Amino acid sequence: MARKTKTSSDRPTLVDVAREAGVSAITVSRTIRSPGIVSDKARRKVEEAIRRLGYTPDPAASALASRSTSTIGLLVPSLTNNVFSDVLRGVYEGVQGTRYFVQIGNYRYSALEEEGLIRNFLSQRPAGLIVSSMDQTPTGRRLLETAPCPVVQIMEIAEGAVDMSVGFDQLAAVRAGAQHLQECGYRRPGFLSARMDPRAQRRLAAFREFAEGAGMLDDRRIITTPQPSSVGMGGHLLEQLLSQAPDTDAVMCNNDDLAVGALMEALRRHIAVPGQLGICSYNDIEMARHMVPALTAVATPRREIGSRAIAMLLAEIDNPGSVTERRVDLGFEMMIRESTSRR
Amino acid sequence: MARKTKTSSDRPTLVDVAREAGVSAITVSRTIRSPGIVSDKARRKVEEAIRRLGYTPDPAASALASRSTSTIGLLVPSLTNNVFSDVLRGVYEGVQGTRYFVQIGNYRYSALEEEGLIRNFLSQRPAGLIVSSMDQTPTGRRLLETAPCPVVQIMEIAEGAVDMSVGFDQLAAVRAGAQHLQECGYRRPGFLSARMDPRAQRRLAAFREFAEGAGMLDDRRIITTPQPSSVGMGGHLLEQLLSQAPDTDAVMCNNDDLAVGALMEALRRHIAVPGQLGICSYNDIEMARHMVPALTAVATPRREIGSRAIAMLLAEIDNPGSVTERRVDLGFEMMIRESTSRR
DNA sequence: AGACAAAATGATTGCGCTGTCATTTCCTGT
DNA sequence: ACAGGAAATGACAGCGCAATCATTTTGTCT
Repeated sequence: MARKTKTSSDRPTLVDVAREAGVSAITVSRTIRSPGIVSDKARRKVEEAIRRLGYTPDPAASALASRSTSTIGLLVPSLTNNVFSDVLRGVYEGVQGTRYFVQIGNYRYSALEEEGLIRNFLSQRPAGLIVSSMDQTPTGRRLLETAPCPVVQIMEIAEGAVDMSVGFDQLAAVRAGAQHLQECGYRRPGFLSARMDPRAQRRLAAFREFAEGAGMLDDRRIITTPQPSSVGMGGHLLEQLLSQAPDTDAVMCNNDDLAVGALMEALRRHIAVPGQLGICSYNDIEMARHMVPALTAVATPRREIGSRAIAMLLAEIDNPGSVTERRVDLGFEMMIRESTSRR
Repeated sequence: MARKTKTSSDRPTLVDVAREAGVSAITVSRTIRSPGIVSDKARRKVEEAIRRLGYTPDPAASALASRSTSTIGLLVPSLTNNVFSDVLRGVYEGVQGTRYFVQIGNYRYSALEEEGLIRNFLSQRPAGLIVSSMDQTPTGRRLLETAPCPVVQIMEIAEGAVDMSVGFDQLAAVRAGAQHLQECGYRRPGFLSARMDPRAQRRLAAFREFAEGAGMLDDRRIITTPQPSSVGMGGHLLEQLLSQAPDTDAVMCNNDDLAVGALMEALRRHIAVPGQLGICSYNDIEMARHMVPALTAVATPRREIGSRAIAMLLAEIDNPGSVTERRVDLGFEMMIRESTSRR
């Protein structure tokens, strides 16, 4: 025996709206989901009834019946990292006004946690998934490959993406920075990096390779730490670099926080930038170009990655197979400023 | 006539697990939700069956049947603002390992958009809601008041919170900063602020009031812009301030981006900080204390606000009415550093 | 050992919506 | 005016789980 009494606190359902409008429930459902296939007359009646009753659809019921939700999962390795807050912004701009909404999962640079989050997201039957790396666990990767929804991998362009991908060549970007230092006449460049996730490792490898090829490699000048990146850490790392290799004449920093920190440390030590020490940053968040001296940086298209990823995802959700360019290279740009111009 | 054939691609359901374990469906449900009330024997059988089948509960079905979800809605006015990324971090730390997950809504400093998001979140039957302001539209406020779930308002301590609140006295914090400038001997302080949302307005009002009381008020020194805050904007605002009132001897900045920008602009113009110009920042994100000179700042407990808010919310969800301290003042702290020490 | 309470388990029903397919209504051209 | 087809609408069942309440099992006390 169930409660028959529909208390007034219960919110109205589709059926209530249907009764009010004098149509069937399914017509109400269609008016909401695909107004195009409902006659103008019926549509007006239904819309009026919805307004009168203050009806809002129940997403849970819809998800259960249709076996899919309006959720788009976004997996990021960090929430504090400025890189991802820019990506996030691009993504949010892209879902504005659509019926989808974004749910963020933070796997804190742990592939295992990422795997758990993938599993968790998939159990919710998401409309699509955006993941921020190519470095899943084997299981995580398999989950993505067999996911019943479109998947976009972002940040990098590399072989073997699961399906769609948007990013740029991170290794070429680092090389461009290093080459710029060389072209500016620096001959003893160092490399500063925190939080050695796989991507940071690869960038370091790219730097070493370039430096080696240019005859500028010196392992004493490669300073890394597993700890998170921060402005303070940039100062520490430069300090360590200069104590190990005082004749270092430039640094390539693995992100802007480190570069700003290094610049401040140089200021503190009265080391002239760019005269005695060149600094090249990576990512180019807004702050970088307002430093004194303004920081030269490899600018990465973070926000564009976010907005492009969501655009591809939405297109593919609406119309599976319609996205022809499934691998998008957004490139990068060298922003040459004062911190490396010593001529 | 419905599909009777259960294709192998269908994921297993509660009933499948029950059959496999030789118990009833509801026992499986209980094993998952409240293992305490199930016998050890049954629990083991069920857990084993779940593992064998690789069962994952369907959140949509659960939400529909139980009329509530595991979603916690978090409304923030901005995603790029460092303030909220710290709050976010606190919140995410707090939900780690619980069965809840956070969904973010960005209302971009628009109370109207906020209202829409409140409505949207509520339609999902969330387990709880965290909102970042006290400045809802009347309708938005009513929605929160009648929400069928706990609500925490964060960032401010003020009369008339809807229910629970966590924050600090933003006005006292600004006054403390202004007073500090006065105590350092500055007599012609200015005020820099971007993105004039209601909270920024109130802080400006608090500054004016204090300055007036101290006989230091000069409206030429109050520089604001409706545009978003950024490091670059800090530079512009200082430029404008100095052209309007060249004898200004200190600035109170409404956040760290502006303060860093102002500092850089001062450097560029060879204005000695703190000698010729004192700078006091607001919020104190990590970068502030690593500037040269290190920035004096009013430190706000952003991350603590996030973790405390989620803790209160979870406690209230588990056990309605159990949170006795429904209004928490986390205070603030003056971080006195080089940018104001001119003695 | 028997009585009783407490703990554990189960059968049934419905949450609110959408997929499927059948039926009705509308429109077009001759 | 009427056939034929397209467009619009509706009836019905079921998505997977949890609330309810009834029933069975277990434990405890005298």
